[in-house]
Amino acid sequence: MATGRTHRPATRSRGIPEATVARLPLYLRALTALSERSVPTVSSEELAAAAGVNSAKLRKDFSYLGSYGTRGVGYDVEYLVYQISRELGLTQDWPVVIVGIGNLGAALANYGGFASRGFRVAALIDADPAMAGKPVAGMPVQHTDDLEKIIRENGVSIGVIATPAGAAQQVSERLIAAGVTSILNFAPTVLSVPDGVDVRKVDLSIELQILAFHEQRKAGEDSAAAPAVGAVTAAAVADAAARPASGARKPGPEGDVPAVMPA
Amino acid sequence: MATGRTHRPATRSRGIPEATVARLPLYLRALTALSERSVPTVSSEELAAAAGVNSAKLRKDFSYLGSYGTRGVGYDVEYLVYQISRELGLTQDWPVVIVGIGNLGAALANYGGFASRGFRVAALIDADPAMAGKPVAGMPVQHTDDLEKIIRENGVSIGVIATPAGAAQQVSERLIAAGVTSILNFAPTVLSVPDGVDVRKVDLSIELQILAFHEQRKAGEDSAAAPAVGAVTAAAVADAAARPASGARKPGPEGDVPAVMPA
DNA sequence: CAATCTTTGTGCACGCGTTCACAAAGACAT
DNA sequence: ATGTCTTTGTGAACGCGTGCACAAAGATTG
Repeated sequence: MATGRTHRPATRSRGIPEATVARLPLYLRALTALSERSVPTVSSEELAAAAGVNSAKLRKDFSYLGSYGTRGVGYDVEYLVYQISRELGLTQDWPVVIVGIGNLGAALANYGGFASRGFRVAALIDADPAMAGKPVAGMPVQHTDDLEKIIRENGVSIGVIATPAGAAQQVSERLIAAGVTSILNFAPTVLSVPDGVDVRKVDLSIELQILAFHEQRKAGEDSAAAPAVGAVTAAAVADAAARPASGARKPGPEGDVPAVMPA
Repeated sequence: MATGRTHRPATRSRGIPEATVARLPLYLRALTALSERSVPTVSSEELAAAAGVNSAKLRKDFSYLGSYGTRGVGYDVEYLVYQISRELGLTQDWPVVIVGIGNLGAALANYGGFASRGFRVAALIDADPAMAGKPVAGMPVQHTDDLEKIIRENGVSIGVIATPAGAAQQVSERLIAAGVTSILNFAPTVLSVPDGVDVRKVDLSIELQILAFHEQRKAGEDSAAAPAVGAVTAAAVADAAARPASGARKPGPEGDVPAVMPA
């Protein structure tokens, strides 16, 4: 997947491991699909396949919630949907504000997935006075000046930051000061927040770079072994040439450590 | 953070742990910022603070790349920027296609972070004939019919899927058949792909649900201890009431297992 | 050149997460 | 009722990632 984990070790919430919590939404989605098809029960094997995980892992995950299955049969779909929803806190309504209504912010505002599960976009906020009042996703954009008022009046505890990197830290501070305790950050910056505030980061650039790393590795192996199939990019050969104009490369180690791979 | 990991165990690429790879882009960003301020060297302590990680972890991460530091001094910024860039495969050019030019796809096309580090948007592809030819981010949208041709002619190995959930699996299959081996998936679906293909997932809905879980936990603790500060949402009290109309709750366990927390 | 000081690189221990493999539990057939 | 068959729930082993703490390395000063 592609969401960066910028998570404090987190106090192992009532014994439910963080890794399990991260998978619950996945199970919930698969279960909802089954529910819509009126499937009454599923085995751990089937559900695991639908969610793309190991069945043993799934069973262990569910065991943290309690014993909701029936041996020899499987899990009751409707019941499990409810239990997971409750565990995740989706039986209540979560008002959310989106700060930074640029391309991304607007896309998020229009995203259907928000409204689907207990989340409600309570307000769109932007620092640009020209944006104020302009409707985005059928909702008027409000100015940053009113941020605190909006947060308080709507009882917002989850904020989404889609501003440029430079503004993110300051926005987060204002959100937190106004009462927000969970932040989903799309800006490419490390936010520093006080204890008790959860931050999750989504960083497109980082995800691509991780893919590039594996891609390079694959290309390297290919060129070393069989000639690559289909479309292959330049490969790691011309890397010394591609070296950035680093001018004088400081005192540091001078030999080009080839430790890596003969290439 | 907010990027879901949908990663195969991955063959522990030449001994560089996956967790380390995921942090390298973070270090690179911090180093680039230092480089722009013409800072010649940094200590692991300073850099770790900038990247939001533990300094021991950072040193261990760098040790996988080689010994690029100087004891008593720190790391040479320019040199390290180059080494990490090379390790991540950013010294070469990565053409990328974005499939699905809706709100999100368009936002991604406009996102500056793409072009910044070796990534180049080679084409925008959409299934809607009405979109064809329409310029988005200064580039004409092309029709899905030409997907294979585009991939091959541009030597694309990384694809970004921003389609509705229903189309994602099929799009991924076409991308892969045409030669793509890395996919960044924004659609809320589990993609099943053959071995050798890397998939990373970005799922807004999941990230929000994880935040909601922690938020609920915090609210529960607050209401049990001190009255919550500032804006607090309804809390877990009215959850039996909020129960979905599950009709007949099947055979399963009937008692409302209160195992959770008295509330 | 010796002493001191700073900072890296890493051995080691610990804890979390994953997976295997199986006993226990229940459904179902006879 | 008894036996068989399916599937859950979990004990135990393993491996990865993290963080501590320190020795080694080099800079710097006198």
